[in-house]
Amino acid sequence: MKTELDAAIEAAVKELFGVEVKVELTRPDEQFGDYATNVALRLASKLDKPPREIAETLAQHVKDRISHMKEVSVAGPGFLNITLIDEALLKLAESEPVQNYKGQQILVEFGDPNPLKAMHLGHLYTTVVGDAICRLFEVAGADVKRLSYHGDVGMHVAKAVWAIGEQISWDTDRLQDLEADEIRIDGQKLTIKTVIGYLYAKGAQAYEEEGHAAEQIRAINKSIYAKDQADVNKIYDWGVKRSFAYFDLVFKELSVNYDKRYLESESSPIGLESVQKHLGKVFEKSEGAIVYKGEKKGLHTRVFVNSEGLPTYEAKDLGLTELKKRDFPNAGKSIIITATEQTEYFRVMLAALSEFDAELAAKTVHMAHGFLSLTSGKMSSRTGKVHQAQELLDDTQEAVKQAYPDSKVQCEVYLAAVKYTFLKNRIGGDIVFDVQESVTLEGNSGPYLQYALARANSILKKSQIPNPKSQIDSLEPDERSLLRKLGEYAETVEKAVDELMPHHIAIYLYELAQKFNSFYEHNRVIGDAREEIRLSLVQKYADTLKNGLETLGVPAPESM
RNA sequence: GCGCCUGUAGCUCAGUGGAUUAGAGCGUUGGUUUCCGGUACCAAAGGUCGGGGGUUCGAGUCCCUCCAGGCGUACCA
Repeated sequence: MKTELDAAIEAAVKELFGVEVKVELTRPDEQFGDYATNVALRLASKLDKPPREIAETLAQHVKDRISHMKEVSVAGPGFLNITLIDEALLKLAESEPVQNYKGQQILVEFGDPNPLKAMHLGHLYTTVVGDAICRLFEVAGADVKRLSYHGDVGMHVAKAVWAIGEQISWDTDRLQDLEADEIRIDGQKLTIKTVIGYLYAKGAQAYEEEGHAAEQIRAINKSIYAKDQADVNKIYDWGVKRSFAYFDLVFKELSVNYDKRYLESESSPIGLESVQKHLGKVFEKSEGAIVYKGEKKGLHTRVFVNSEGLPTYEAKDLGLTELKKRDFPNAGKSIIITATEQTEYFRVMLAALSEFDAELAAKTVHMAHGFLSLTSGKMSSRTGKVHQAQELLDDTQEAVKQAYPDSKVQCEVYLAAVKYTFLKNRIGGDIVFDVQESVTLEGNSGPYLQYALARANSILKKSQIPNPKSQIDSLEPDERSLLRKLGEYAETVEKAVDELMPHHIAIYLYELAQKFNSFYEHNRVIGDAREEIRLSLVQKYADTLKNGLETLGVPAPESM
């Protein structure tokens, strides 16, 4: 409906002044009205008339011709402030977001933890953000395919295999020891969720110290490719299997459902072939390696195939774009979500791709997000360097148990705490996670929203009126204010989809919940003379909040 | 050195080229309970929007420059 109003004002401008102008209504402070536009100011120089005069003319015209308008006033240098009739607010509150991606298939790659390595904070963040982006596309009508990509070969794998081997004295029957509920290594209490990450870190440290261990690790790396050592094969297979089993557990808990998983061992040969095929035209030899000279496009040179003839990450990623194209030839858009550190890298990779498959390169978009850190700043006790994802999840879960000891939905609450904290920030900047703040009901948190929903549900359950009808004649100020906020939902979702920024929805939901809590505090619903109308508002509010939380992937339980 | 990103209240963050007063939350100070879940609500204090120029009738927002921090910058992923 908002777009109809935009168009109506555009038409009015054209009729009055004979000028084509794009009008986008904005949401001003509530005291000024429901919508505002600065179109008169933008027209002033074009028409060579004072902006206030244009505004006055337009205001009168618009008020008379366009329905839904209760009041159109001119303010300041020439703003048009529009107050809608209550029926129009109701219509807005009932409107659905426009589906700009209807029928389009969209690929989104995100998450990407590597087997035989820890799943760390960054993986957790990128997984939640990536899933939220997917949900935005889905709300906009797209057929979304969630993809992940994992490094299943390479030195990191060898380091972990070495450390696991040492831990079990290369007796592969003892691998089952590492599947116990509680595993004690070096005085650390570990679980199947954290043991591989811990051992990887041990292997990585041993490798850095050079010496005998490093030699062995290099030998293991070769064996993994050659598959010529039974014990290495066994540990590798076990490690990959256990890693994915753990990742799947986390993804399931986060309600993230991937459609397809790609492995580096698959993309590697395809990428290599692709680079060799375009050698001389796109890529060139330099110092024994095959590189792409990004300087011709204002970028920098990157190695695609190293001097040993092995594909680097660049070539593998090139191979991955090809794999995705084979699997999903009709995809209209392919998005890759990673941390910002890879921004320049992707520019070069896509620049190279554009030279031999411009169409695919044009469809492929890299999206970068910032880094996630913890307020405590403490070093991880388990890896010594980076925090494993599981630590944040465990800590938050523990905090929820303490804060809500009697809740029957502790799992939903802790997931809301984690996800909402991630999603309320604009994607791109670094974010700081504070466990206590994420869990609290005092402030802008996931649990606050869940509580605000639970209170509304509680009212709805207690009322004797089964299907409250919305009679919107003569709303009281608090009622109107709530309805006005509800009417912003559809356009907020549209904006979030348009910019691929879920935080717009997160912030809106918080404002909505505040509006409701304030309404709740000052207005009785059950037993009041206005019960039916108020109940209908509460119902709309609960529906909107629930829908919004689900759009973000945040659980929305009935009660807490 | 070069490239990209970031810099808004003590802290964590929103902010669409315009309207007296740049907004939230936490923290601080002070209030509210014959009530549908008070884990809530109401209010106050707290800002030269990193500095300096410029464009404009108007800049947190656009341009230039400087400062500070982060990331990247050829064989890691």
